[in-house]
Amino acid sequence: MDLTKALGKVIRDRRRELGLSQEQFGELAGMHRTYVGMVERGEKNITLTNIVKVGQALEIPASELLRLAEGQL
Amino acid sequence: MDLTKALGKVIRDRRRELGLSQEQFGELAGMHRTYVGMVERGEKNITLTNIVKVGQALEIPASELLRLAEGQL
DNA sequence: TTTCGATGCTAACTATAGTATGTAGATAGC
DNA sequence: GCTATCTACATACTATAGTTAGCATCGAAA
Repeated sequence: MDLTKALGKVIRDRRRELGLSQEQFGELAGMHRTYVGMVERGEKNITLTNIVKVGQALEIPASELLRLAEGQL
Repeated sequence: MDLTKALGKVIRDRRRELGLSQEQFGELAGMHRTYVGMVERGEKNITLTNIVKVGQALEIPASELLRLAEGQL
């Protein structure tokens, strides 16, 4: 599993913990619902600014998101 | 200072610690020297895969790169 | 002061990240 | 059975990340 997929899993798990649909989460983070799905499936090579946006919506710092993702490899 | 610039500073400092020029570092990380300069100056919104590449060349995990960058905000 | 390695910067280009629409399948509740 | 919601997926588009060449500048060493 590469880091992109691992990060997607971290995001999905945390989003579900918060009880949010992809659409609700996308609205919160300022991105389209289909893009959220792609990121969660590890199909997109997300940029730093978007990692930060996702982290803010999930209330997890960007560095911690990556740390959790690295922990799954 | 935004996280993009902060990350650039972290990368530059660490690259100099290793005694590498931008060109040497670019070769090591598999990216062009001008792009390295842009990232170090915070002019580029780097993607996850490139954060990882940079981290590998600097021998610092991606999550730690971000943690160091966040610490400078 | 000349030379040289390193870096900044611009301008173009190519590749791809990110946006958006529509459709289909799955699941849960009525 | 239906109906709602959620999500996967294909597709096309737009924005921008990433590449590259060329030239200017700067500092250090000869």
